[in-house]
Amino acid sequence: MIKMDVEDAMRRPHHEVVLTEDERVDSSGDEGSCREEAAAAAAAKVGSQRGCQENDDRRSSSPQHRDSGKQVVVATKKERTTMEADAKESSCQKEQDDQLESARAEMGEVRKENQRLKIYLDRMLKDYRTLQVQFYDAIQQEETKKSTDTVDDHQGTEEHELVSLTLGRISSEPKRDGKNNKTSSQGRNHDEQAKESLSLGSLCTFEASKSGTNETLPNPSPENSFGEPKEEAGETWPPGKVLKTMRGGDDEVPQQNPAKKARVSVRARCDTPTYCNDKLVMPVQMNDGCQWRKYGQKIAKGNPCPRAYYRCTVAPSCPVRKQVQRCAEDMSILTTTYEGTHNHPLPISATAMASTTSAAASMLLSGSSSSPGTAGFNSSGNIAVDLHGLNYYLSDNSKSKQFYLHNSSLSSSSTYPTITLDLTSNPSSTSSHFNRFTTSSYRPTIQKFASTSLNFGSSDSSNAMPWGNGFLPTSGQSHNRINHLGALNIGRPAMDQSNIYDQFYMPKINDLAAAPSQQSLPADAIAAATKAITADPSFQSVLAAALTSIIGTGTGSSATGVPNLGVVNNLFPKSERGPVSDSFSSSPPHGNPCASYFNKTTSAINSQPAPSSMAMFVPPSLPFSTPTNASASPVDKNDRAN
DNA sequence: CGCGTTTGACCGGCGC
DNA sequence: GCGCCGGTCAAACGCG
Repeated sequence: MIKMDVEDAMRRPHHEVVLTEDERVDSSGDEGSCREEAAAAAAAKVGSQRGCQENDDRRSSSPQHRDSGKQVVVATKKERTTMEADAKESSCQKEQDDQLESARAEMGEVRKENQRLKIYLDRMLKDYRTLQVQFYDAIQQEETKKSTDTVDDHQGTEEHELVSLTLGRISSEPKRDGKNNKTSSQGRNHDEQAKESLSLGSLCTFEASKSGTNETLPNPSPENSFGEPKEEAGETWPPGKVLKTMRGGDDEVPQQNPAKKARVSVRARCDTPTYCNDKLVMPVQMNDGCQWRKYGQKIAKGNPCPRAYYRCTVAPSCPVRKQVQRCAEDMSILTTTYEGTHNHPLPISATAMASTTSAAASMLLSGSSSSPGTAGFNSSGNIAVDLHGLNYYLSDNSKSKQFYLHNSSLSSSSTYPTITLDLTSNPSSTSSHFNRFTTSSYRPTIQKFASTSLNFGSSDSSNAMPWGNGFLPTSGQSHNRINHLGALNIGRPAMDQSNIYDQFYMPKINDLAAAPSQQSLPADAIAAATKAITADPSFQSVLAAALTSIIGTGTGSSATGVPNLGVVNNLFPKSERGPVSDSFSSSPPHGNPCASYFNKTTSAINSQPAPSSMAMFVPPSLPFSTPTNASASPVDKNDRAN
């Protein structure tokens, strides 16, 4: 309103004043009626009430009065009054004019200012782009130079550092890098290829998170705080055909070299499908909060267990795939490999896993780029983080993210850089102290790419589950406190309560609180850990993600940190809760505990009341996964020759 | 009947 | 060039 009034006033000729109805009446009345008094009063009124506004009619009426030969005295008085009013009006008009002028001037100034700012902004953007291009050019040149000069130089710490920088950067020109990598990769050794791929993967990750965030992925879910979505890098999993189809349908991020994508492999124990109250309980690994659809199954070479292929069905265009397979050496170990980046919002229950894998991948990427060949690592840049008891095996070399690696990165023969999160128990990793540097399990003959292993395993097979460790005090106290933990018996329904399924331990908060640092770490270890954590954002991320996955995203946790069963329920879609299948038993059918043998498992967790002393709990987002809607083809039945 | 799984076929990459 | 192998497709099938 005010604005309109002002603008209207500006548009209006200064002499044009709108009168109120009463004023008009008064003015018109002056004409010919000789009501001088009324006219004078009207003039006075207008002058006083409307300030400086002028009334032409009224003005013109005054002369009329003078010309009409009225009494001189009266005329003089009136004339005086009129003149005073006129003077008043003119001064007020001037004021108004000034105000309008000043307002106009101000508006003009503002407009000019806006123009200037726009220009500045444009300039800044231009400069930014220019610098960005120059920066990438420089890096590209540097990388090309090094790759050609030092083909066999694995020890090039500087190079790694450089790559590391590359990894961390946000690229607006991934294509360029990809191109470069592609063209320069020939003739290089595996390490270099790995590094290359890592770089690629990093870029992919960025791109993925970027696209995901901006487009469909709002999922900046917590996990996205790590950047993204789940299984990071290499958002374009499917090479070949799928690639084609995906390209056709969705506006996927431009394909990088499809052969070089990071994968995150999660190893966890999952001995058997379990029962609860006559219902099958989906094995922990079966659930990572996402929805998956099985699209294939194959017998992979060297492993009698079939490998099941799943794709994320949360969003039709989601490129994320995962493979689930039993470990040949130990059928109780289930390996889930994620690849790709979700381009959609994830359920809260899935964010932790996503964060974990994403962070792990990031760690892999950055880790691989850090000084391979230095003491404590292998050239592959393996990373080992034993979250069990927050045991991070850090290298003294703060630059590196190398920690002890207990066993192995198991990615075999993969053409992808793979990071392995080992959630299985591992006797060899029982050490609750730092400073254990071991040679990596890197097996160059097997792996094309560096593999990274994050050992989340517990030192004791009986308390292998990571979430048990997650309730640790953050001060670095150790957590092998199964003895203090409430145990959770999720599976094994009919199984005797005394025989608690070792994978479902959950600490009792009270116990944890009451028994603080029984296995406190050495101060130097803590210092080392702190140092490493603070020095390495990637590690921070992976740690945070891991803890998140362990503790939960908060939604499902009570104030005490005990996950809410409601969340658990959410983890198991209705479709997953079906009747008990004959295919399942407490032991793998026909001795073939492979990939999909627990398909169609059901979740009885929902209905299973938690024991008073033992929380019935499944981590909100277990880092294990198998399709939530995993099909359950008994392996014996499904195994098919390739 | 719809949806998800199963599974034989197919494709492409890689090594010999 | 051939065969192996991993990965995917898609028709058939089964279940609710």
